[in-house]
Amino acid sequence: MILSREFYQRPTLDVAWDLLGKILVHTTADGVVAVRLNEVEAYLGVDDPACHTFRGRRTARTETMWGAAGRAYVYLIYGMHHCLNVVTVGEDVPEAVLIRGGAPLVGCSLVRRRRGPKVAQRNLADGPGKLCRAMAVTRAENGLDFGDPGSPLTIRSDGRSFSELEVDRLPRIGVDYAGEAASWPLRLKLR
DNA sequence: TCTAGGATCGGCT
DNA sequence: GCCGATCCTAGAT
Repeated sequence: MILSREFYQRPTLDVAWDLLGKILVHTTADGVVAVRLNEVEAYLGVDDPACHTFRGRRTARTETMWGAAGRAYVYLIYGMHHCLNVVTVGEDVPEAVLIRGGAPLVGCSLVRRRRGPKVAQRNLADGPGKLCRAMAVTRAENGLDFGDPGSPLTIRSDGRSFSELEVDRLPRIGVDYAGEAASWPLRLKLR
């Protein structure tokens, strides 16, 4: 079943935890791709030096983060890769969960076409940029509503759940500029 | 306007 | 392990 808007209207770390094992689905003109999420990172808003909205930064880029929970926040990084986030909590609380990786379940041939023939199976969507490429997520998808059952971009549950024993809590990647916050264990990874 | 640098990836050593 | 690609964003001037 599709996760409702209310799912996202909760503390960011709770949402991040519960996103593990869920299924991200993107429907485009080329077809449907679904991946099971196995790695996410929490970004905790105005008090988190690693977050785009640290100290209340509000710009054209980060506007989606300031809006309703359950929207897709997509941005371009290093001039060539996209990163997909899920906005959490609610209006004026600019927090989000970065989707770092997943394993393709549906549309594997389409994923292979998008990612290239030489890429190993396990590397098809095991990074934020790779996942966006595999699922054809770009800034065109910024602001899409995960909570709308009619949305091309949804997250679903197939009833599976995971215990704490199967989840590693790790430091976030690529945020060394954030000082002490770089070591906060906000990266969650399914074993 | 100008400029430094980035929530990454893939190829090369 | 190192490094270049590539361009947008944010902050400074």
